[in-house]
Amino acid sequence: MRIGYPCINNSIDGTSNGTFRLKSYSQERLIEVVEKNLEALMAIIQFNIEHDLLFFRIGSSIIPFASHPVCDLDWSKHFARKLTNIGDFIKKHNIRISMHPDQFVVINSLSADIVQRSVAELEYQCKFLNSLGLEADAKLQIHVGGMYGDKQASIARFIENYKSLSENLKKRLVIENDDRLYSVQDCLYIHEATNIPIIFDNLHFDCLNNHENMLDAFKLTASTWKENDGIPMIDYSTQEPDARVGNHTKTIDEQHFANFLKLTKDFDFDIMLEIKDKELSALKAREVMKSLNLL
DNA sequence: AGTTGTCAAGCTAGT
DNA sequence: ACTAGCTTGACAACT
Repeated sequence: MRIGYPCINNSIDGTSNGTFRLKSYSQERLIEVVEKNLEALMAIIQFNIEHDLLFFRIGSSIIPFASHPVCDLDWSKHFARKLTNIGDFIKKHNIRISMHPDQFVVINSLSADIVQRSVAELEYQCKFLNSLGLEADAKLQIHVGGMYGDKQASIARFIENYKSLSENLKKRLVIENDDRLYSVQDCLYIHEATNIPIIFDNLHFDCLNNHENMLDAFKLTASTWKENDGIPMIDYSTQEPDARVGNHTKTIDEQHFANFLKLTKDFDFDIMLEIKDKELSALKAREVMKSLNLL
């Protein structure tokens, strides 16, 4: 079981999410920003190893504009050595990696254009993980997409469009239950038709479910991960008190986390903490695990 | 140095 | 009709 956090580390200097405005695009600018992003990514991985945080989500803008027509750089070639070095470092320390294409990636969209751009974005992120030399256990997690007033038709469209994706992409793509539209049950239905693994998100489950027991839902999603996929990943968070439903908490609720671990103790999986204070909560989470003798 | 409007991209629900 | 929220700030122009 590995503990991780998404995209941002506030303890190190620099960021791996640097970008710039489309208006100011130039190949030189892109190279300059990617250079810094990769340097920061290496520093984050280093920090994570030192603190035994062995799961990390890389931000979508690690290569800004990579799926935009304006991008005229063969970045995987240009940065080949650096990417290989980072990937080797990741593999050497058995670090799990994921990426989470953002809300603009909708592969069940009614617009063929949006689907096409979504696939281009997925292909870029997939290529990034490939360029690091990571195996199929490094995943790209997305939501099912929009509902457009007809859930059955939208699920059918997801399944259809999924089938036409490259094998390369299918190897990495996983879906996550969301908090308003597509529940674990909906994801399981899609899994039946596609074999796509499901990331369980406990907070989303609390927001949207089919009145099934949480542990049962968790078990069902865990069983969708096959040998090649690695052990299941989950997203873990809790509701921010007194905030709108679905808001992620600012810092980890250690009692809730301890209870969650006790409940799921018979399973091996990697936990992504979707919590606003990032690595700080990840470090607290490790302390909780220690106190439960899980480390 | 600090503040603020804006940034490639979609969709839904709440106001 | 508009906007917050989503995994989440960062850029760039202004004071």
